[in-house]
Amino acid sequence: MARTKGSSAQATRTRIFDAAARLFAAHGFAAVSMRDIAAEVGVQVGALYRYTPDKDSLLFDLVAGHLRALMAAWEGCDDPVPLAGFVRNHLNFNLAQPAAAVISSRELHCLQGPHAREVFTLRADYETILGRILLDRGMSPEEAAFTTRSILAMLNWVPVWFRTGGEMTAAQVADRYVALTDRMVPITV
Amino acid sequence: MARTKGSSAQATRTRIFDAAARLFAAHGFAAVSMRDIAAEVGVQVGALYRYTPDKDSLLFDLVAGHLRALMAAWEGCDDPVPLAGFVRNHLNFNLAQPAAAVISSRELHCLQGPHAREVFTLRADYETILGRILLDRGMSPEEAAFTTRSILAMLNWVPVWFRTGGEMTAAQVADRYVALTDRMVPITV
DNA sequence: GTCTATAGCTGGATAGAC
DNA sequence: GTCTATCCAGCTATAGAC
Repeated sequence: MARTKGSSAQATRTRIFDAAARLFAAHGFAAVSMRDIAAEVGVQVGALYRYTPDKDSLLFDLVAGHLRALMAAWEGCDDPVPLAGFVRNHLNFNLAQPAAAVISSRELHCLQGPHAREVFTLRADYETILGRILLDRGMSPEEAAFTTRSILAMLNWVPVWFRTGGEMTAAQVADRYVALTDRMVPITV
Repeated sequence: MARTKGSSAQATRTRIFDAAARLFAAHGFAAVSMRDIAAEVGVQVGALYRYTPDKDSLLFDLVAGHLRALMAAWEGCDDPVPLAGFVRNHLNFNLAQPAAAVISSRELHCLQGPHAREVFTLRADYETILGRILLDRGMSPEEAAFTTRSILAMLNWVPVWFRTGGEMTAAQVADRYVALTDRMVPITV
């Protein structure tokens, strides 16, 4: 029960990163100012720099953290049908944190230098996971390459339009996409 | 052969809008300054305002013009298989002008007010065209709704990764997507 | 750990010469 | 029709009080 100060700082950090993710997703990274983020959290601008060295790192930490967590969730997945498991994991994870999901697919190009390289490597690793699954179903390497990109583009668009409390639940959406991707990737082996 | 002045202005206008499209696609609307655009064209900032009242209108004219031209191209399409014709028209048109295609799908959220409303209406109209095609193949309205969004998300991602002169030609890419979307939308009527 | 205040810069847009 | 020069609002990031 010690470290109340530390836990308070941790809570502030979470509020800052959550607010930044929401604002970046809604208006785009470049259109959001540090003042906007501070106002959303309810602190003054200077306070933000206790939690991030600069604005770029804020975006990088959000995106890299999201991608790493997404891959960790996949590691713990044990669906007997790999493609179905992948689709379900991707949608369940991303629909639970739509803001981070949106910026991880749409604001990547705002990163530069080492930050950009690291994130593009993470995304390539994740794409490779899906690519392997397609190859294991008997797809040719050429077809697997562009089908992988297509499936991810499709799945990454879902957090943009999906609304919690709308016509479909996240689980229903996932079921639909399992069926759709199953038709996209016929098993030939 | 009169109006050399006018035709010169028209050429400048084209260069400005092309440069803006390229830069917006590469770095995002908010990250590109009017100075950047002027430098890319080879004029000074003040000159840009002879061709657009402000930066927002520049983006709006690019996006709205692109969407209207895309729909006009579809009107002139006469493929016996509507879904195949739609996919081919969409890819042929967008891969011929990838910069405009990218901003028409990724920078829409930078528009506001009447500009945003008009563009979202155009996009909704375009989605409706594809939705009808899916319904005509016997898909249920619920399934057609999210399959429409999925197919467009998939197709709109292509100009992001496609490179002219790469492994596949635009026509080959279109063929692949015709086959893929055909599997996604089984004919049941 | 959060505040206020500010340095230093870059942005969109305009005015007026040519 | 394009230039130069400029206004001023807004930005990131930092310094130092509390």
